[in-house]
Amino acid sequence: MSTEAPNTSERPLDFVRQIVAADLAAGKNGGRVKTRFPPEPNGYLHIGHAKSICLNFGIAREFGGQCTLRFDDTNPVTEDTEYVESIQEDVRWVGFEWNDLRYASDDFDQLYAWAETLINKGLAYVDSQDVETIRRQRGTATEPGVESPNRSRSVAENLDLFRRMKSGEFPDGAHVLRAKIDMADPHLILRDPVLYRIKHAHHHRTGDKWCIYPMYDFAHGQCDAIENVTHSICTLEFETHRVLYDWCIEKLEIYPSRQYEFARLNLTYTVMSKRKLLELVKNGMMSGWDDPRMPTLCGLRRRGYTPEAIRAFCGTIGVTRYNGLTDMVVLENALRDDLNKRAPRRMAVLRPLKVVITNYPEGQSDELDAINNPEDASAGTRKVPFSRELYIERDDFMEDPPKQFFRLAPGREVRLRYAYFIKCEEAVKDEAGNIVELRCTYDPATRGGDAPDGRKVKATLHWVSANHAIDAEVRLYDHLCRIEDLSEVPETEDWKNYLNPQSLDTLTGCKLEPSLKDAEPGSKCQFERLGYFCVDTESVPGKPVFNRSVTLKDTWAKIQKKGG
RNA sequence: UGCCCGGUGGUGUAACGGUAGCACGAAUGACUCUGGAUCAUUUAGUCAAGGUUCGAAUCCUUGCCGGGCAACCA
Repeated sequence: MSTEAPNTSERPLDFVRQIVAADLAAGKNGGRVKTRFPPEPNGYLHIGHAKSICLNFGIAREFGGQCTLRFDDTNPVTEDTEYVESIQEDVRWVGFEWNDLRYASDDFDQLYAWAETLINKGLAYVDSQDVETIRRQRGTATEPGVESPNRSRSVAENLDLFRRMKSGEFPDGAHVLRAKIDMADPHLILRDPVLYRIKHAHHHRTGDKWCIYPMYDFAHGQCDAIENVTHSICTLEFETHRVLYDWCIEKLEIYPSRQYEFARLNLTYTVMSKRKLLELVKNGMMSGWDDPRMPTLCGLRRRGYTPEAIRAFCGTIGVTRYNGLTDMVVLENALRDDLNKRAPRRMAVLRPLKVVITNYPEGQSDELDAINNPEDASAGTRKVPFSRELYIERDDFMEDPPKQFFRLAPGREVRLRYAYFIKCEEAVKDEAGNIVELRCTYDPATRGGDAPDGRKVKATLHWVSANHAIDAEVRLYDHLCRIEDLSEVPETEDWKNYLNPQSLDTLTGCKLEPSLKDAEPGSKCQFERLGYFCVDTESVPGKPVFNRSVTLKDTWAKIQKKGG
């Protein structure tokens, strides 16, 4: 990996990078920097993981170090190769490549040997009590725990029992290996924590070789040591584990990686817990892990997010030890910001209202020049067909408009983008009083969109030619949750009650300009005045499906909202 | 009630004993063939009280508020 300047003048270093920079300056670790990104393969990665990915891989890249992708696969019952594969895909998609790909399970032999080391040192023992008893004996925040009657077993007996645990002599739960620390320690984690448990379960990598598996606390720091990780960066909930992390390093006399904790990402109007996301997928409330409403990386990808936007977002939210709640608009803004510069503009009418240009000759059509991206001259222009019958957005017409509405209304003139000024002469209604068609006239002198006499219009509308348009399905997405902060829902209540019932709005019969006919799944564009859209993975030729990635900022919507 | 960690405008962050700054949001205006983008202006903050100091967001004490820890999960 090449070295990037970690501090490009304007952006100050976050506290983790400050520590890394200081360690480097002090000559620690022989000038070496090594981090790791350690997901458990029991679910798909989400935007919160992207924060960790950008931190760990980013530090390695910026400081000329290395970063390992390590699967924390110490619990075979929840883990699966499906997740292992998706995680690799997602890390690469975010834009990083690992120096090594490892698994905690690669180290099971060494971990086992270290467990025996602890036993031999009189620092671990086999406990044969059941879960409930061990839990009761742990004590509480205010009362010390009670020592297990098995705590004084001899080294020989412990070794014998532990070896028999390994060889499969006992059923699940019969015994457990515990560290012998202090049942009265004010740190609950130090009250003889469990190091190994019996699980007769098939492991996605080691198969049936093992029936005992190490706990997180007896694996993570040791794997760090084996890999010579210098800075082991994790989230705040592992803060209280650090004393145990350091205890293992000291007693085992292994490479002293240092653990640093930062606050995980919380976002408004969504859910960031793997358990809850899995629940949504399992019970069919989402179409899958990649449902575009999900905050998963594959969901965001399908929704139309770019890796550039994800990385920019991770850069703006910073890294601290304060557990806050970041506004979803920050993420959305990162996407707009990226796509504004890059996405080609197209015209699409989502809720079509037919417009007949009464003074335009029947059977005639024309081609007009449209700019592909006003932010990027090199994107060039394209032709869009014009004819007597068009569609405009229903929302762009009001029969009896309020003062602030400057779009089309009876007797009013507006511009059709890149085409002509048109004036509404009549709104045709059905028996029920619904407006079914607009009859308008156009001014041939305004071809291209400018009036030679210099007269102005207050609005420019997007439109498509009825006969040339292609039909499409367009899926509009809104927040996954109805409330900002899901953590405020009490445990006694089902959090799923707070899902947004309007998170998906599927529109059919949408009309797209013909240049969109061959758009490939994943390709992105801006539908002018509406938002950024991408072609969905389910889209097929002849039956296109578009996802709305994010809307454009909408001043009119804001005015309407304020007006009640 | 034990231990650990936090608390800077509405939100996210910077300032590392020396002028509280930035981004997003909000508001206003300019410009505009996207009510987009862009540009300009404005808005609003150090949890509280003591202490140390010439000087405190920063150091100390106490309090208040928030989060985490009592899985054979990670």
